[in-house]
Amino acid sequence: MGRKRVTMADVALAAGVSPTTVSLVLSGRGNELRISDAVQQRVHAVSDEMGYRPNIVSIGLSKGTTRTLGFVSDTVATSQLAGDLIKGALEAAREHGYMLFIGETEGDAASEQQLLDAMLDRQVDGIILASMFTRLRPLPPALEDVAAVLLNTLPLEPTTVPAVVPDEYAAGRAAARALLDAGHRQIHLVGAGPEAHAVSAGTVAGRERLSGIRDALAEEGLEPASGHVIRDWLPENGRRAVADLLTAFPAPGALLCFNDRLAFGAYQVLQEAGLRVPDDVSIVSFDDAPLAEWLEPGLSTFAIPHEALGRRSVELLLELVHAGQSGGPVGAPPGTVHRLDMPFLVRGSIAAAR
Amino acid sequence: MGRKRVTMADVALAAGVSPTTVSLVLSGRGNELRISDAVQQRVHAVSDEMGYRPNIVSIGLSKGTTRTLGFVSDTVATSQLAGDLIKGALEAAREHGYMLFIGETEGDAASEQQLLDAMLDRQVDGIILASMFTRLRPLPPALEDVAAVLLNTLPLEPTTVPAVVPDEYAAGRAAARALLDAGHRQIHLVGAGPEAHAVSAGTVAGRERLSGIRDALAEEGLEPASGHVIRDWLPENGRRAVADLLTAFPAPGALLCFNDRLAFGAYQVLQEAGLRVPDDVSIVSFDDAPLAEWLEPGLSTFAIPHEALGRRSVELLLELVHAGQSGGPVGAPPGTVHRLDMPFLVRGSIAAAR
DNA sequence: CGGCACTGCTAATCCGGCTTAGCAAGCGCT
DNA sequence: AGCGCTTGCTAAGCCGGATTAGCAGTGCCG
Repeated sequence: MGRKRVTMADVALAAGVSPTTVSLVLSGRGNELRISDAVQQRVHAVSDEMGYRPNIVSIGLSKGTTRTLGFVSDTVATSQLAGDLIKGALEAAREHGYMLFIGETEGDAASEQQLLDAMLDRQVDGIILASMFTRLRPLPPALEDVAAVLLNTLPLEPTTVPAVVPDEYAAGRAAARALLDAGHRQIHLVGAGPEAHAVSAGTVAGRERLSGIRDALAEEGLEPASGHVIRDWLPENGRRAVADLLTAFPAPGALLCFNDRLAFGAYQVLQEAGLRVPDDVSIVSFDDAPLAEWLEPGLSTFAIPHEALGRRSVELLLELVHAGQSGGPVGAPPGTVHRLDMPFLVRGSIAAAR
Repeated sequence: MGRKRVTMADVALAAGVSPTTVSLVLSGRGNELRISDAVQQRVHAVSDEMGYRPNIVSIGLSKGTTRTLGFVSDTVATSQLAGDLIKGALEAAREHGYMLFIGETEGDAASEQQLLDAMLDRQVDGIILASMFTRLRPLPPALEDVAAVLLNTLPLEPTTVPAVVPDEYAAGRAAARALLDAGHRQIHLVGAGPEAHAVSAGTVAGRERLSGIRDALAEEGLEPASGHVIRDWLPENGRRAVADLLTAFPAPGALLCFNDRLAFGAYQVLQEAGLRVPDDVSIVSFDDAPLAEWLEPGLSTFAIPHEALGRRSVELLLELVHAGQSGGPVGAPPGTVHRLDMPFLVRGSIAAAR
């Protein structure tokens, strides 16, 4: 510990040339600036032998770019579902030679400001502002001076900052479609509905899923057979809702649960009531929590494409960064909302209607 | 986007003093270097008004310290359980004014080397090398030149680098103790055992849990009633193991599962077999996955203290960093292994033996 | 045989802050 | 008047690399 790093000056000394020459050779401008092949080879050899690595901090100081991005989320890093969000971002960043600062605000505006400042102080090239669950939020003013992308978040007011979100509406449509295709006509919602906009406040995902579901049903001239607005989508609330449902509809043919934890609660209550999945009750859900795979039978669910979301947000951000540095063009117009497909994982929880 | 940052020179110009003076005043050395109160106040006022923030990159260049740490893991960021590991690290870092680079190696040595280099190139002050599950590993040579801490990982050979791990042995003892105290004498192991060292290779946690369990039983003159070595601790394997168990022991009084996913499999099979938790079968487990809380009845389990592990590793690392910078002393001797308590979360899965 | 272009390399400057040495003005003392 | 001390501030150099202007040496040409 504490052994000194090899600097360009060290290499220059060992190779018997000036630091300028080393810089030119290693940056590939040797031919352009007419450094002889002999010297170029010597510099490369000495540099490799000494294990020279350029100090990115120094480059950051003079060029103003650090090959570093900031990833600020409310609680995304700690969420059960969303580790893959970071994983996708991390991978995409590394593929482009960038590193990621990660920060969590816990939803606190002061923390957020502090975190953004800390990242800006470290000269990050761009910032991803992420949320654990899709939501609307105002854009912090600190983001005006830097390339930025919203992840799993939509801006409260129109802005030039692009956003990346899952396509919840399409998933809602497809979920209803899957049950309709299996011949179900009586579809009960667990978590929201049955009327339009009957969703607990603040959940963009719920609203869009419901909207997609209702539109798909409407195309067949149908309405949801029933629905329950639930504030927190937890197993115990799913249990309660489905228990209630069974008193009114002792044999519901199909359940559309607004997430996997609710579906888990449904499984528990159905099993206790002697109803079998999928023979008696078909179930479709959203999120693809790990749980979904562990249930018996496996739960068919629309996955939030966390890894793809993280990856895409980094790629968009890097596009912005490079465009900003070179003055070049950006692919999509400013403020574009990118909606990513939610893959349908078909497991054993759907059967044909009887 | 692109508005220029305020530099110290800007502040100096606006305040009508030299950059040196601004530096002295803002670093608190104004009195020491005899800057008049009037000038000091003016500098502070102008600096605040202009929203000046020092460029940490620049400081990093001259002082060699960036107030930044690296967090390199195999797959910890994406693991279901271990988001809290990062959360604890993130919080502790922020409390000390440090930021964290996060990187994932996916267990690949080349990726790891690349990631460590990328962090070292960015002049991190220290590095945490973490693992998703407790394991033994050799120390990469790149860590010799920098302050480092192992997290959830033990060095293969003696080293000066400290490590932070959960105290699995103590948890194993306490788990057995909890069942013994409830009067159980026939304790079946799901996931390992019954003999000493009967654990699938490479899992330090399993070995230490088993060791603690066997020691606690031995103190009462007991041995595990049965055991199953299981390679992957997944629900389906838990189901299979407990189904097998029930053919040999139709009424097992107590199950000690080596993690919560195995316990989940046990719940499923027991319920199908008409056995009730905890009235017919008591269950204790390890990990405190979110699942444990959602089961009916709730699963009593020993939590991996992820947040505390992350937090402690950062605190240890900062101790090393500061000791290295000031030449000062470190709390614990080099190479100390810090074992953190695994809290016992008592839910509804234990009843008195009949 | 002087002027010019070309070759091959280096000195100097900058990025933004920290650090150390040192300068000018004012004052008291002998 | 001359010396030294204190007060209040600044110039200059450094960290490690990128960039640009420019400097010797050589060969060619008129």
